[in-house]
Amino acid sequence: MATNITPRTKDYNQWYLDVINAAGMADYSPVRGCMVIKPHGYAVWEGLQRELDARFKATGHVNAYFPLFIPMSFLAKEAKHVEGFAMECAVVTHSGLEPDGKGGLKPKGEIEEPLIVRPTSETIIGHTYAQWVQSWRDLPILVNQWANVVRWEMRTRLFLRTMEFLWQEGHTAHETWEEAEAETRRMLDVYADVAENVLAIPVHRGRKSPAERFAGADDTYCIEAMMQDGKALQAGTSHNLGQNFSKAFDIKFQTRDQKVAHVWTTSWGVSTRLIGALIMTHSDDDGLVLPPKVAPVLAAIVPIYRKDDEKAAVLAYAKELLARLVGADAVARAEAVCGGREILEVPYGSTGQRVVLDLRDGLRPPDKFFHWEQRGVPVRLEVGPKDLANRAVMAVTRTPRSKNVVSADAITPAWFDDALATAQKMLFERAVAFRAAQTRACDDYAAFKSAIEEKPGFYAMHWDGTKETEAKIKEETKATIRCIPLADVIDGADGPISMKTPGTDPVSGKPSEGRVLFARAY
RNA sequence: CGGGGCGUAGCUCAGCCUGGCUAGAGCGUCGGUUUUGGGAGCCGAAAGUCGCAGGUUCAAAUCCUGUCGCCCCGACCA
Repeated sequence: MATNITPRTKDYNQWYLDVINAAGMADYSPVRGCMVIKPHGYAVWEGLQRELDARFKATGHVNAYFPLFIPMSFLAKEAKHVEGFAMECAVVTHSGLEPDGKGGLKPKGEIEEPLIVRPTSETIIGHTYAQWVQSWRDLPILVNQWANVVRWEMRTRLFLRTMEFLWQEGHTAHETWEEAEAETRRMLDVYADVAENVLAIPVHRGRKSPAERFAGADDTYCIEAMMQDGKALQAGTSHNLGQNFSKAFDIKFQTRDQKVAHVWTTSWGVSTRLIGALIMTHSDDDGLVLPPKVAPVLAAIVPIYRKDDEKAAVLAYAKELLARLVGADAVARAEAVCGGREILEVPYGSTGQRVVLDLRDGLRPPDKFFHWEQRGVPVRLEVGPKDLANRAVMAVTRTPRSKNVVSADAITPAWFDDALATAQKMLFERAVAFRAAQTRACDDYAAFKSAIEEKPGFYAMHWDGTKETEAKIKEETKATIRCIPLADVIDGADGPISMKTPGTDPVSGKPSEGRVLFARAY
């Protein structure tokens, strides 16, 4: 039906880009690998921020802000960290500009110590925490920051991998390893909660193999999601950094028993990449599909009329329906704010999400239907003369796809909330079922090689725990260990798969403690 | 960073191979008109430094060199 969106089966990558474009989520920028996040895309991010931030606060964290620029020397202090990030750092070497004599400009003064633009903030925060921490009474430190970071990527993709992206990074410091480990796991659970209950994206909680670990971490936990093309996507990570950074930055404290010790730190982050995950999990060939909890526009009311007398009556009726959902006061306030704008936007509840009345004159009803549909609006109310005559309305839901005539009296916040809750639930259940259908146990390496090609998805295989085997599989199949799941059992296409039962690595023939999830990944 | 493809109106593209009138089409936009329950019809109008910079030539969207950006594959990737 949509003429501006390439079907998934024809070209999945193009479909992804088309959906973003049709939904007005983002634009390319003049700078390679960077993007402009448009209002509709940013509103989704704001929804995510709202949900995440509330959970961070509820688990005792506070927000702060650390600098964009980091002295180059800081990065060198933690060996693994510099190894992992050196190649993707943007480096500031000059200050000021001067004419280049050819009508353009060139950098002017070279600065003494080059600055790097943060690719992540462990180092500068480590430096700061060393000053903040004196005694065990100063611990724990539970700080989060909302920020942008820059990583000089070779190949970029809107939302999934851009050179600059928005994220939050939590950085905590603790007295003991146990506390740091508990924090790492607690925030992993927060991420899984938001992914599943807000974004309706089912995720596997697990640990990364040593090869996939964060540069500088003792242990990296992650949530892994499955996209509609069968590729896995790392949706969030939580790291137990041990004492690596506290030793590098000398974050010491006086312990309860009068000794001096290094603190134990953690860090954890999710980024605008989650928006990419959201798009690729739920959207279809008709455009964006958003779970109601983060949909910036929850419902669009589209009036249908021919003549002026009809128009006046239909619009009055449409506003009455709008008021039934959001309240007459809210409509009046919105009209005052919107002024002459053709789309009347009224807040629904306190989340910043909105119900809109599409008053645009230039577009005919079908154009408006497509417009809101492609932007992932969960509910649409079509209101025309027939409905007015019957005191009814055509209620159209994106998930499930349905069109029903509903009486005007039935249009209530309770009805609306129910429709939204149904969509939220269905999206999650559908994604859970899809993921299970893409998940299989495999005990034969030759079979795995062809299966990963023909039926991309998660493959639960035994692994001997060595990096040699992992590297061989990656080399030969492009599949990597996405995670070592925490769960004992996960659902697969052929029923539950026991992950913790010992077995044999199909590649090396060596014994394995349990299964791990392999997949090709974004 | 290596290989391939692309860059011409807001969008999608034709024209380039084989240089030559005033650079075209469809969609969209604007005005008018009839329309309006899943992407309407007719009439008229506006809109492009041909990505950018050099070079060759009497003449460059077209040929050459460089450069920037986008897409795909590879390498790389918390």
